[in-house]
Amino acid sequence: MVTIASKKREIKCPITAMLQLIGGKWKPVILYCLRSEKRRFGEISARIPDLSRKVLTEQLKELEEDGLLTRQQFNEIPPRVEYELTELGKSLAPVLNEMEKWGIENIIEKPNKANAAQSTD
Amino acid sequence: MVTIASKKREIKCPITAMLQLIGGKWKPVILYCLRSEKRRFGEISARIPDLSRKVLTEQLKELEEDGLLTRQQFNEIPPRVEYELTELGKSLAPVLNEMEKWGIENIIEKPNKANAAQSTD
DNA sequence: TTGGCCGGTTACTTAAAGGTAACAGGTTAC
DNA sequence: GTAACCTGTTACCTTTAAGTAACCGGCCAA
Repeated sequence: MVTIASKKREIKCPITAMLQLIGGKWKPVILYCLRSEKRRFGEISARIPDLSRKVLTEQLKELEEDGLLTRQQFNEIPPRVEYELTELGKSLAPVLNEMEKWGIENIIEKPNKANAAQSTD
Repeated sequence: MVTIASKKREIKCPITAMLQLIGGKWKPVILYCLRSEKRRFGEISARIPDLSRKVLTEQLKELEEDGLLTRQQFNEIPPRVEYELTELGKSLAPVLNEMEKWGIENIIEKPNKANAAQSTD
């Protein structure tokens, strides 16, 4: 996967630019999951059950490379790893909040379905 | 392609829900392009040069099926087709505005900040 | 001796997205 | 009579994302 660093200079559209960082099926969900607290790998995985551990590992690595979160590894047995948003990652909060709001108002609550919103938080 | 209509009832996370609608490489850019005015097919294409006409057609069709924009075809020679956001599409404005803002502040204007660790200075 | 704990990695496969190039159609301009 | 105009469509191919399943280390409890 190409991180933003190698592409940055080619980008002119701010939307395209930001999609380089948080595009993909899972990244916004992962960031949303971490928005208020640091979490362990297994915690994130449990909160996003449809996301395989392999893909989660990949996405976390890319997010770390792009400076959106930090990975802290504790050399314990069994191992423990914590992921936490950086300041840059936290600065995405308004975007994620608007996304959440829109999703709730226009999809979760509106459609024919009594579908209780279950957040990843 | 699966439109949101067929998936809506399975979705619990608002972020996931909204990614069903505007996920993908180009949809946010297209919506951003249409945010303030209706545009012709060729206009959109010209404004997003890296997006092929084939993919643009596909994405526009999906966005129309999901109720985010309308397609108005004029039976003229040569043909003219105009795309315009619906109210639902316009309601995405806050999301797109935050994305634009973030992209400008954190990538366009600060090209070396996101990966400061790799910087040599 | 086996299996669970946790956070992965590896190898393989499938599904989805996206790209290129050629062509269509009806009228007008050359 | 041919090319351009505009908005596609079609056929075909490549790239990327994502999914599955098995396995790893190192310690501990049964």
